[in-house]
Amino acid sequence: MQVLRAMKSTSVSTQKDRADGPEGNQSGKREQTKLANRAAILEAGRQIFAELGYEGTTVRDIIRRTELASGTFYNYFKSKEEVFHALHDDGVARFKPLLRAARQSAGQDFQAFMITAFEAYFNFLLNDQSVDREMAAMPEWTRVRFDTPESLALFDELKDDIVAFATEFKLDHVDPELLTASCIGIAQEIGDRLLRGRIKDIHAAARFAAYFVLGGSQRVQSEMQA
Amino acid sequence: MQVLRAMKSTSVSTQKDRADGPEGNQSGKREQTKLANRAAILEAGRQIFAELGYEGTTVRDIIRRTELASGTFYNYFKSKEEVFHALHDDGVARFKPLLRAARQSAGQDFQAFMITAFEAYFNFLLNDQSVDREMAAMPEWTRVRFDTPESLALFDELKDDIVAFATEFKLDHVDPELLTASCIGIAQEIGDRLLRGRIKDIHAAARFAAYFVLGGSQRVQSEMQA
DNA sequence: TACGATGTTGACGCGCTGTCAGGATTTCGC
DNA sequence: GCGAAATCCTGACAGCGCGTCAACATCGTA
Repeated sequence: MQVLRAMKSTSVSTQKDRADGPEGNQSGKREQTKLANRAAILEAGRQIFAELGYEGTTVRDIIRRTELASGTFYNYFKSKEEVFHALHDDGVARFKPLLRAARQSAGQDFQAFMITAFEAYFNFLLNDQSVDREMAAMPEWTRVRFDTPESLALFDELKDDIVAFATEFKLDHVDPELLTASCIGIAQEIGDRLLRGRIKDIHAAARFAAYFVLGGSQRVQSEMQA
Repeated sequence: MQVLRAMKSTSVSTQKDRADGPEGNQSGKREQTKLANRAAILEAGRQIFAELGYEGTTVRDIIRRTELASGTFYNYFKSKEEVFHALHDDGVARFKPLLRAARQSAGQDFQAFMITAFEAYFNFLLNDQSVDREMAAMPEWTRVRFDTPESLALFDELKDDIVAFATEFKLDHVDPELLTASCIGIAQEIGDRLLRGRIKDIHAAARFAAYFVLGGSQRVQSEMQA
């Protein structure tokens, strides 16, 4: 049985990027069920991953929360990993505009940009219905991390910002690769602690991270050119 | 068939902490095979994890590289996860003295301590025959991260150092939790890039990280008290 | 030597995986 | 409309990993 009834669920991407001609043809019944099936699998996956964790869930668990037959799963995804990646990328796609907004609103004020960007990230982590969120909150020893092409693209975008910052402030002795890595590391580690409740105040955390990066870079610059 | 021939392999911990009476009795043949079996499983695990990745390996893969029967595995470990954790903790145990040595040699010079500590960590990552090393090098999208009690204990130890530093430098407006998180995040993220060859110069990376943390902390202090 | 304790073995039932032949549904040409 | 072709769904199936357990082997001990 195919799934066609409207998904009331959260806004997981339902439109797989297709090279539709102009006027994206979404009309055919075939197309509609395909979209609905994909969406159903993704939504089921999101739920199950949150309940059982990444390791704990099986393809069968996902498909069982669906009205589809087990074989149908493989028409849409190769494995649970691919489902997770799709969900993850979806989160990245939702975050990207937030980062752009931060960049927009800050203009040339890098300190403002940093604070806003960190805060946007932390808020996103805590509030967005992302797979990563629920799973990081699970009290496991073993955790999973994902570096999809989408994530990496986001990191590259961030790196551009950081390079611009380094140029503006004449930080010519500061390795951009190291600086970017540090920013990401800080964001991830603080974000993780926010998710686990070890840190509470988002705004304070964002300010901390921003000042830390700014001060750190400048110190590196002065030490390295000595 | 039990395994008793000497393990030529790397020094994976063979002694499981037992509450032996004084003069740890290691004599009985029974004890010896138990130790040897455990060691064999761990060594096999180390190899297989490096070859197949964490997700890719099964308990059967591990036990098959051994002369033991499948059921025997479960006399020693509950799952592949437990094997991995044992290997991981083993790495942590090998690293701990390096950190202590750094602390020792630096005396009250926190900058020296930071540089040495970061460098020790990076060197450890690149040179120690740890499970984590090989696996991080694998070009996967999906990766695994471990927070065993051992790791967390190490982090706590580090946090003490960091708090001492913060006290010494009168950084009373710098949240130790945030500061520790930042240090760990930086170390992990830079370490990751070192393992993947995106960053080459260990010493430069260590100096970068150290100056970054020092400068970052001081900047946070001055901004936060304003 | 004999007996209990302890550890090992490998077959077993269960569940998951990915596939595929058969069937159902939709699209398209007329 | 109608039939054929294309498309997709279905669920059973073979293969394999999982964790268990009764039978067996080995060791410690008196």
